[in-house]
Amino acid sequence: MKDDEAIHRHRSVTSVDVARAARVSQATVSRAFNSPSRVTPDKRERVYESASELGYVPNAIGRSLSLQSSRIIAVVVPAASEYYQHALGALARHVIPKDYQLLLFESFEAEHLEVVFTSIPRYHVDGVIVASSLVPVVEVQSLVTRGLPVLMFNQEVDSGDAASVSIDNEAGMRQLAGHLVETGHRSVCFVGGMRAAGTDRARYRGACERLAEAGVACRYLLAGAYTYEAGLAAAERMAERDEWPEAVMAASDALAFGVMDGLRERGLAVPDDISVTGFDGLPQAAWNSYRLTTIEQPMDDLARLGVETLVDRIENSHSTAAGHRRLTGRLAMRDTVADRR
Amino acid sequence: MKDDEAIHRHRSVTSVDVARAARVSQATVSRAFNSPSRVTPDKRERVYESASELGYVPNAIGRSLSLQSSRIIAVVVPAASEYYQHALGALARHVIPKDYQLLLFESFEAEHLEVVFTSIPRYHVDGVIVASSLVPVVEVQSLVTRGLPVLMFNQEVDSGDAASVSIDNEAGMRQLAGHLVETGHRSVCFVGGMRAAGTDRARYRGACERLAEAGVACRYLLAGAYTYEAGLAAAERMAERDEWPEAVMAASDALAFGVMDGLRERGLAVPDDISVTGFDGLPQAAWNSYRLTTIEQPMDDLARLGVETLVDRIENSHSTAAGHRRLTGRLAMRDTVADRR
DNA sequence: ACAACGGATGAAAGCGTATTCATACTAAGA
DNA sequence: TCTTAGTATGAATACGCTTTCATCCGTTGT
Repeated sequence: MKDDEAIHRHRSVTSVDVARAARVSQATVSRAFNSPSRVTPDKRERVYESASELGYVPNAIGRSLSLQSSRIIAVVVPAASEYYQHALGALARHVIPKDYQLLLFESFEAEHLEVVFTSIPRYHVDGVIVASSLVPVVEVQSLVTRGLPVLMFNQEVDSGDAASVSIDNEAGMRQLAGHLVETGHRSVCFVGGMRAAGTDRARYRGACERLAEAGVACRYLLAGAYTYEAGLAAAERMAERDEWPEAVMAASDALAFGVMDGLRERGLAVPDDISVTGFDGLPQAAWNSYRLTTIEQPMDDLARLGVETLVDRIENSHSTAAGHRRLTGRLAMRDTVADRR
Repeated sequence: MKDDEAIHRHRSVTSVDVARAARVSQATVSRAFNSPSRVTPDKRERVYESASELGYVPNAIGRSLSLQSSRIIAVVVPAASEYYQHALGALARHVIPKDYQLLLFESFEAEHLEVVFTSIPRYHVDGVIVASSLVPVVEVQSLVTRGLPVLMFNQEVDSGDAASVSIDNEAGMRQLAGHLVETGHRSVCFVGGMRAAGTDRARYRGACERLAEAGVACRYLLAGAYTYEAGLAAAERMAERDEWPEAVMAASDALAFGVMDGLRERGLAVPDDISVTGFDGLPQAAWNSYRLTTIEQPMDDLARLGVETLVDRIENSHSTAAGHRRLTGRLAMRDTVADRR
């Protein structure tokens, strides 16, 4: 019984072991894997053979330490949010072909955020993606001054030297509002998620301005969160008012679903009695039970562009690429807006 | 202009820099942070002061190399799946207090999986969480033989030495089937997702057995995926048959939503014409538009237990803790099952 | 045939940290 | 006062890798 292996916490196979087995130097093993052309075919073969016999895999940690680069990107994301879950998935997919890995930092608690941001630099990640609507700019700035490439995902804030990728929230809401105006709506209630979120303000602004142009009133109702439950509660609060608006513009799809179900609960038909619009283009918006008219974020494009931008900044420190990219969302007209003309 | 700093790719502050500034040795700096009691208060203070002045944060990579442990856990997850997104969020939350980080490995493509599994050992993670229904056991086994603690999340397979946490899928479906039997349903169609998934088989078995006990027929319809669209398509396929079953048991909530909308599209009322059940307990199952009767997975408990089990195995190599934990789901009776007695 | 060159290779240094080892020192005990 | 135990500290080493540097080849050009 080889208790040496059985008891000890598995000392893993290193390039030195492979070198010994292949009767070459450790340096040659490294070269065989990283620049094969610099090693004669026979030795190269010997190295590969010994490596696979011993089950050698290069240790990324040693590699990182030596290269001063980990090929890891930190991503700060509130894992509870539907929208950001999709974003995370898209980012994860687009990071693969670039040969980076994502190190996850959950940002669900505001108090926890400081800890999160101070612990990111520890890992010597090559870059950071901040996909979270409530991140203190100062924290982000501290990363930037550390020389870390940072990408703000879904945030239009022009926070210093951080790159950003988002859709044009204001323009999106303008489109939606324009659609409501054109279909003859004369009163609108905007249901916001969180006042502090930059996206919320931009979206409200877009709605307000476009509606004002048409002389349509727009009141703001704060739901308090971007969740179904908050939307439901918002509908309840609306019910307490004197009269219903002709349309509800929710700041996000999740809110819109809640609002719709809340309205239906009270016997109101969408869109016959009240029109509802969302924002984001979650998969559920296309489901038959909702068929929500909304702005679809081109999530795949956003993720691709975001990853490209960040990777460019990482690998090309004197990158000339534009730091702030803003795509336009697509107005998905479905069945929650009636024609009231 | 300090172009030295401006041009060079930010060489980060190391413990040596702090040592120099505080006029102590590098070893003392390390001790000041890791075992403060072993350093005299005055020097300790000097170290802390210099550290914060210079903006020093310990480099986790150097630390990992030295300690032979990274405090990082790899998690393999299909980021596109609703269910696993929730699981990921729960895992992320429970890993924080244990002071580990999650390194994300996307598993959306089956062909890509081999690459994923061979690249995991590179990162010298302390453990691996496999949360994905379609992972080849052989790949997992290769990690285990490498001495890596592995946790299978939501998989009951007794694959060698890997720990596992899941709910009792068979028992859950039995409960659901029992509920249908008790409410007088005489014919059932089970809509499965993927035959290859272990959970699918267990759930089908649970349904079949319980229904057979009551002499109720149960046919299996393969949807092909665990998605809304697949559920929708399944409903379409059912419509092509001679007659409708009295109840549809979907293998997952996502499927159930699709099935429900597919049925409604054809003018059938749920549950009056056909009862529908789901499985998993996604948030949407509680939404007013569905109010789906389903088995709720105690996601938080699963994640907590999973993380505890894995961390125990990591930190306690001779852990005696049971490797396979199976919780029971909760039958959430909502409004998609009619009483046909 | 000899110098000059270029390619393959091994030795060694360095990446940042934790820890062992040796040493200087302090305090306690006789 | 002298020994002894114990503590604080710095020097040195190890972790696994990449890369520079130096060395030793074999080739080519004259």
